[in-house]
Amino acid sequence: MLRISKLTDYGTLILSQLPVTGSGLASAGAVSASTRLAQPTVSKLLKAMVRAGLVVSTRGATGGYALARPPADISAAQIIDALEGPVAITECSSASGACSLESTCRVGHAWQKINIGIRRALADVSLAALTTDAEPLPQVPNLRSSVLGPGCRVTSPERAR
Amino acid sequence: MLRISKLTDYGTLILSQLPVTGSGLASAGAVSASTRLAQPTVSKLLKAMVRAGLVVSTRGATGGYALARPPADISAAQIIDALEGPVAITECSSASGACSLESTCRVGHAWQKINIGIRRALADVSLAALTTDAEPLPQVPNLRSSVLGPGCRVTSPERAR
DNA sequence: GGTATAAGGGACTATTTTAGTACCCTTTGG
DNA sequence: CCAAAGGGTACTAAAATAGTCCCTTATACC
Repeated sequence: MLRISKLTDYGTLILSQLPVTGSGLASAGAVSASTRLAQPTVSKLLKAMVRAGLVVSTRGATGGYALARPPADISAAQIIDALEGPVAITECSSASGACSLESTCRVGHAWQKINIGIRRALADVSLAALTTDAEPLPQVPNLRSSVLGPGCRVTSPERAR
Repeated sequence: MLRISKLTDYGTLILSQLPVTGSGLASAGAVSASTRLAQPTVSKLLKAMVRAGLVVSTRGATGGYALARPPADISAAQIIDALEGPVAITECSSASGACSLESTCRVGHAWQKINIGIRRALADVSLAALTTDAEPLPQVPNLRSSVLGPGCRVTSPERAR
């Protein structure tokens, strides 16, 4: 229903737990602990975000991950691009010319306008804005599904290893 | 990758083929023929859009479908709502209070801002805008996949029955 | 140097969602 | 009363997502 995948949601959560370059490193295991996501999943996502340039990594015994730049300089669009590939609201909207011959494509064509609008909206929201809640919620960590209301499926379930 | 489903794309195509109320009816079979979508699929989508109030139907031997109102008064958001349920960019963004207790939800919360922006963008685009191409493409119907370039998967394939 | 720890990369499996089909019922014009 | 058309539901198949595992490479510390 026009939603981002769970992995992208997890990715944002992970990013929110990372230090910025220079101020230390967090290992995949540490991130896994603080997010309560399974470590293989955390590793997978961190790898992808390193490849996309959002995160920097250091290998070896005391290695780990850090944000490549401050949260204000990372946009929602970049996160989605890193984890889901480029936004394209219809299958055709990433391609260009060849479809002009296909009559039914006249419709798909128009979705591109919407696509551009959505991309702009996503580019305007930074990681900092995503993680800083206007209304700071009462912090009651370590409660789980028992307290979640119906219709509110947990955004980061999967089992805490 | 943050895209609408194929069915929604088909739905838009189908809507573009329907007469407005008062100016006649089109049967599911006729729409199937003009869109080259399989009839069961067309029927399924039309039923859903009737339920959502976008389309009106007449039963019986000479029955059929028509748009409930002019294309300018049908928005992209309404089409998506009818065929995919309400837009909710994360699983939690359709729920409200209960998640406040879940610490990890702090992030998901923020996607709602994006969600609102996207919804607004979708509400601002009408079916008329979606189907009227600014640059009228050379109309060469009945050509199929042979002429489509790579990377441009047809938006309404499925077989012509 | 050897070993423990941590990231890198790829392949594989399972699950969930989406797409497509089929069946049977109700309505209605000729 | 029968043929054509919509209404509803349930089922099947295919594809995309999510999650796991295994092995390789790099680095710190003993």
